[in-house]
Amino acid sequence: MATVEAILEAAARILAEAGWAALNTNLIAKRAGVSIGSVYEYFPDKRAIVDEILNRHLARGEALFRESANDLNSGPQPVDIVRVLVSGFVTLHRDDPHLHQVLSSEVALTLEQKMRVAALRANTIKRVALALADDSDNPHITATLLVDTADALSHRWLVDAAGTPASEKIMTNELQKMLYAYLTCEP
Amino acid sequence: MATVEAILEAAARILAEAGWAALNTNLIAKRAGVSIGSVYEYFPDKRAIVDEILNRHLARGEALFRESANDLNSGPQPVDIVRVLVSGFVTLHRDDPHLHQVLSSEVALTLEQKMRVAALRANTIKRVALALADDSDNPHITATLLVDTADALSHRWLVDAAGTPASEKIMTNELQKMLYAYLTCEP
DNA sequence: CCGATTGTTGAGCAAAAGCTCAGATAAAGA
DNA sequence: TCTTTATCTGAGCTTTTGCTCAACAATCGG
Repeated sequence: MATVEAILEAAARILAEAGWAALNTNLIAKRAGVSIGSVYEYFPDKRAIVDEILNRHLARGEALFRESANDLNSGPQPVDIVRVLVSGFVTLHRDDPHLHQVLSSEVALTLEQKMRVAALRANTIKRVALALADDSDNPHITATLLVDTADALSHRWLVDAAGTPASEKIMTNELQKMLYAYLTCEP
Repeated sequence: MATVEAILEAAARILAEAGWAALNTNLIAKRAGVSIGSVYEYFPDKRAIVDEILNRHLARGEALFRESANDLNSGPQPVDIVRVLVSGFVTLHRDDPHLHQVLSSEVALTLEQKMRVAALRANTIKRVALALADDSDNPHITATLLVDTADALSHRWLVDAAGTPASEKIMTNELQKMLYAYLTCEP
């Protein structure tokens, strides 16, 4: 339904531009070009609108995970693992960074949403650990470090520090160097 | 003044236990054991209470930076740099993780507060880059990666994933191994 | 003991924001 | 065209909550 999409789009834009504190249902209706009554025709309450935005974000992450998992099928080398991981998280965080920033720093997740994020992280780690089985004597710990680092740093450079786009390429390249060194170098 | 401390403590506990959405001035007054009037005797508005909590957090970070900076004075080896960095961020994130979690994921910072965080990060990177001058051909980029990684990962394991304390030692040790490998290994 | 200053109280005001509902409008079918 | 069903409208109700202020202690110098 076009009305539903307009409402979600308006809410997402308000969040991205002005933050959670500025999000109210009357403003959402005005920006969406519908009346407040229509908003409550399709969403039971204000939180449900934000939940739908969050759910779509999570769904994109889950879809990207499934795609990237295929790239790790045919006995990948460390350099492949690192490349797939970093490019995956970079892709994820490049999509609407302002909205992503507000969602992750101002909006409190429900328990269910937290569990969904945790499950996605656990699956990613498990998949990477499997690919690492031959290269590490403790694949799960190694994979945890790789995944959390790729996630956190791509988040920091693409989402938090949205004002320095010039360094994106340099930093992601350096990130790959670090992860590769961790995987291949013996002390 | 004891009243001010009681108000700040009450507000911090509400934030840590129930989150930003549950924080209202009447509840703060009740938990602090004072009347709502006294709250407004010492703070101009609700936001000022949260600001004071945030300012104290930032001040602790800045103090820790000054202390740790001394440990990097006498021509430190890579292993020392990594140890000082990781233990510093771990110390910072171990202090009241629940409160820290809410502050970083639910409370929107003012522009001034964002700038203060950015300045602290920039100073830390600059200090580490100085210590790295002999070990890297691009100290600033290398330092950025070290600092952001140590910060983000200690945050993730001590603050976000507060439910898995058993792995703290293992993961911080592994983090040090990764940063050390990045600093010392040639591809 | 007295006045003055400082600190405390909590009922209640005012603004903000989530949400409702009776009626208007449009679409579909007979 | 008429009826019915589905959708939309927005004034305003209700609740929440940040905040005020007139009255009330408590402390203290003289």
